[in-house]
Amino acid sequence: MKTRERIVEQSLVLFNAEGLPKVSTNRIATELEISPGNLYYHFRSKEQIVEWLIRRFEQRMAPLMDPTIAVAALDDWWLTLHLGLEAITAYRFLYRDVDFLLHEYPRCGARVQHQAALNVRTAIRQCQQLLAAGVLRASPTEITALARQIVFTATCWPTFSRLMHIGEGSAEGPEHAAYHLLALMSPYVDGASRQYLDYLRSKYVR
Amino acid sequence: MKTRERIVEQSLVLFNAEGLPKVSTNRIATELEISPGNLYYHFRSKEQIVEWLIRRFEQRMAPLMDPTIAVAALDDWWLTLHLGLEAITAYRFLYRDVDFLLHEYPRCGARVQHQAALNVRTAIRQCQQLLAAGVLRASPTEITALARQIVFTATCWPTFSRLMHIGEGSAEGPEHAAYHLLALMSPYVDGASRQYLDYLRSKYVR
DNA sequence: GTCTATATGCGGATAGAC
DNA sequence: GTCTATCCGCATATAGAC
Repeated sequence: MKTRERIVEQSLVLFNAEGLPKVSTNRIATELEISPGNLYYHFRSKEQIVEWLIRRFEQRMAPLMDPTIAVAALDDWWLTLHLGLEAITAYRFLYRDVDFLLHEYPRCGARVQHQAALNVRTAIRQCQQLLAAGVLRASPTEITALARQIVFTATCWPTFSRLMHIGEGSAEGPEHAAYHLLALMSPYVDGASRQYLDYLRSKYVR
Repeated sequence: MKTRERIVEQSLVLFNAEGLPKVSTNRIATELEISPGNLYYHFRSKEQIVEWLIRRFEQRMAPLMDPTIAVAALDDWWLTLHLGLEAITAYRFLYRDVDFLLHEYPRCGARVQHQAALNVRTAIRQCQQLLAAGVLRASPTEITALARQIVFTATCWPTFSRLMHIGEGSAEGPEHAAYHLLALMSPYVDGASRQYLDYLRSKYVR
């Protein structure tokens, strides 16, 4: 593997594990057993590493945002949502120190903001499709609020999870967020779909 | 006003406005037109300022956590919740950079964690009381999930709000969180109580 | 491409005069 | 109580040899 790729990969691991502000460029270099100067040969700045990671994140999210993909049943909805949740988990450092990212790396911050906006729009569209399919029962305002809450939970739950429990590992996986995402959706669904939702939820019980 | 008090007050303003990590002790001193040395005469460390602020926050939250206070109607519930929301807003810097607080000032982090745990327990108890009063219709698991989501929203929504919209002012007030808190509760309430909830919610429409 | 050495700046914190 | 001056350490980033 090329040094450049190794830097990106190792940065992602460290950023996710300890947070973007806590991981210095020196630290990344040391961990890879290369010199700081070498790292700066491949990347002009720390921000550039982050930009590269954001690019990869965007590429992973893009197919999930595709408006031509139809969501006709809870199954489709959950699959897409779960893939999104996994992507967010894989790049969770982006949502871990939102303020830092927004103020320290404005370019990166703007792109993450843009991605979040896309997520909300996608969530709204999917809910509307589920409404049209008769799976969901909700008013337009309820749908908007629900979609926002879904994205809110998908992106910010790990932070809350860290606040609730000291155990570091608890906030790593997408399971907690998944559970509460299903809980959010649950009241607006009934009949057979509701049973399917409850079944899904039972798989995430702690 | 004594210098010590001025330091605490100014720190709160700056922390809320720009975030705990971004505001240096030198900055606080400059803003107050005192010397850094003077600041360190009154507080041994930056952490001690934060600890003092947390103490004030805890004192403000304590009466709302009192288990002897009965919540018999949505009115009571909303009043308590709204007071809590205002307290959290007044000390929002505590939840703005959770990771930083947790890792940089472990003592402070532990106290905020403890407060969050209290909040959840209180939320659960209140929901159970509303259930007993016939205002709420929900299963035990739903109540636990709902209570968690309430605290999650009350504490983390401002972060998400900042992520969604560049306009700085949008995340300052408790209105957005209030709106979504009511939206969370809404599906589990019906009849006259539901109408009251919708009425409350209409007051927070953007 | 990779290294060593270093510039530069900032933040937290202390010493000692007044 | 308040000031000036300063120490220390760390983080980003660069210069120039190999």
